[in-house]
Amino acid sequence: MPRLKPQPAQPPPRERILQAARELFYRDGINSVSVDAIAAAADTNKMTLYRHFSSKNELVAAYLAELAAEGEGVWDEARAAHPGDPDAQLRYLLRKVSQWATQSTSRGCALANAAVELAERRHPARRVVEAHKRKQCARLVALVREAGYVRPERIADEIFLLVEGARVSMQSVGREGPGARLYALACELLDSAPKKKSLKAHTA
Amino acid sequence: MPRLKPQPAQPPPRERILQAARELFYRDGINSVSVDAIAAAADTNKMTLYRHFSSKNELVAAYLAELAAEGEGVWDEARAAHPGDPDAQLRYLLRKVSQWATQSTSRGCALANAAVELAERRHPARRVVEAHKRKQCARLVALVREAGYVRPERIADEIFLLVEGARVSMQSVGREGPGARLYALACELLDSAPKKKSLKAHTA
DNA sequence: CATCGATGGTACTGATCGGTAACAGCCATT
DNA sequence: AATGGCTGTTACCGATCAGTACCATCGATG
Repeated sequence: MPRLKPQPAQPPPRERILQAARELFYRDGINSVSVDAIAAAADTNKMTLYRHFSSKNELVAAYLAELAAEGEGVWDEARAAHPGDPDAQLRYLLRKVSQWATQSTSRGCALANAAVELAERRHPARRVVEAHKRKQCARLVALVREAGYVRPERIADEIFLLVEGARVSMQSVGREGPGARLYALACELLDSAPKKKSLKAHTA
Repeated sequence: MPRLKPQPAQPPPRERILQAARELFYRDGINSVSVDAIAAAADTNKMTLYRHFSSKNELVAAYLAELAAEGEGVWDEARAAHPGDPDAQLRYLLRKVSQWATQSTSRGCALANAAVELAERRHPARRVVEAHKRKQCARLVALVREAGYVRPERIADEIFLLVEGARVSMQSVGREGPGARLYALACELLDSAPKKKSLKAHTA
């Protein structure tokens, strides 16, 4: 008799919990989801959850840290898709984020939403959010500069605000609003922005 | 003996409740504030609160409706400050909103925050938020068009996203982030945007 | 087989919350 | 003075929530 383990090899509870947290926290909002609900959605119970996360706040922080890490991955993806072409990488990122923002299930940026929802400044999740957003800003400036635009900080600021505005406004003006034109707007911005004479800023 | 009513003529409880709701809802987030806390801050009690608002949701909706109404007022203010000069009105509004967003107590747009916090699509407050944001968008397009810019929808979309992005990103990247440059960015956008030949679109 | 760690299940605590009941006072009008 | 409406106060209900104690169970290792 073969030892039967025909179960679909359920991943360990920690992963299931984080997966459930992603879905519920994002869809319903962090404050509206109880740890009981997450444990149930993860097909486990509250006790096991608390064996992996010391508190709900820590779970929230872990959930956001996971999303932040995946967000970092998109930059590598863009670089891999258009190696050595920062301009194309920029547009790749913009296309990705605008596609993602206009999905029907989208409720904007989970990190930004968390900052709105968790008003207390001491919340451990806020550190995650702030660190991630700052890093995104810095990366964006670097990429715009690498692409050779003049006044890269200005372009980067503008793109950043457009993206953040598009993602948050989806939830108030709806999917037909200005956010729907994010990609076109940002591309026009890039197209009309002056570049330095292509003096090959390569550090080589 | 004169009838003594030396109390500072406290406004009626409904106004006090709405005032307390404004402060607490905005500062701590809607879901983090109990009706008890609002009643206490309004120097009254829960019973009186429920005599004026049938539920917390209704109170939230009233709170947002009040803010929306005041937001409408700023447009009249701009018109009064620069009558017949839509371009100046535009910059007046931008200056106002960016000043307001960079205040230390600012936590962004209360309406947008509410849309983030109240994920359930049936929430009565969402109707208030969506109606207000749509109206703001329409007003903005009209004002940009009135100012004679070509492709006014594009300019309006861009300004709208910049404003929304600035207000929401303050809460994640902080007051030193891209949002701090909102006014300068928007003004540069307007300065460099082409206008139709000044053919005096006055309807007179 | 025995052991041990990780997991699952149940039940519980203490606190908070939205909402209501019942009663007492206050003030303006008549 | 009497009335009636609005307000203040206390207490309560039922539900939910974060977090914990306790024990049963499973699976891998020795």
